[in-house]
Amino acid sequence: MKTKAELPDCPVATTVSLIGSKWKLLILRNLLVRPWRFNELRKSLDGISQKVLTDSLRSMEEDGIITRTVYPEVPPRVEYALSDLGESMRPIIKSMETFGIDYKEQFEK
Amino acid sequence: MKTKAELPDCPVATTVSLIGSKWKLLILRNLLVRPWRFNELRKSLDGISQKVLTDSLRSMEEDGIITRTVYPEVPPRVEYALSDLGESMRPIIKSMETFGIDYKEQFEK
DNA sequence: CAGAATCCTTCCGGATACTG
DNA sequence: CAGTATCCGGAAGGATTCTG
Repeated sequence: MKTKAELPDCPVATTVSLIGSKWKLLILRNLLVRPWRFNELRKSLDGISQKVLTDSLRSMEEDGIITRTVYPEVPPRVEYALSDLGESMRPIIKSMETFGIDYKEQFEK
Repeated sequence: MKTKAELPDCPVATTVSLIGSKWKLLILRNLLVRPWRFNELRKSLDGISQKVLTDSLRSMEEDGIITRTVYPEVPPRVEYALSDLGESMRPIIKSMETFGIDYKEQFEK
């Protein structure tokens, strides 16, 4: 869990501390499109375990990047969506996407 | 070590596989300013071990992100610099920097 | 100076079982 | 459906020593 005191001086390091993990970045990539349900995310993230997905979502929620909405239905429905702060991460994912496309073009030919 | 066969379909996932670790992103941040020497990098990256720095630099070199130049002097001098491919990652770090600044503004007040 | 080589520890993430 | 609760192995990373 992040606290103000733990925030590194360098803004790049701060960002890394929030989304410097593989799965968080891929979750973010998904949520930038639309809100997702728990099992929906799990199926789309090939290889992720349920525990890691839960931990990642909780952590991102604590950091104010995503929101978690429980709809009191049976069976329960839980939707994960981006907060305004998470939405402001769009340029990061976009620049990663652009780079990834260029990289594959260069090395797959 | 990355091979073409291991490249994920999603360009974001591809990028994550290259620089999805804390230290690689911070090394990249430094090298975007100018070339750095080994011990210079080590001192600037608070808490990194020599082994992890070596491993990270080797991995980034293999992936074509950075170059390693040995100057045959005594004592030896080794300089790490960005390749063109690494340079093309600048927008990623820039967007992370921008986000980090906004984030700290929001939570430190 | 810029590492290579070891050894050792931590802890992240996977697997499994259970539940409101 | 969307989790919680354990248990566990392996790989990442830290500490130390040695060297061209």
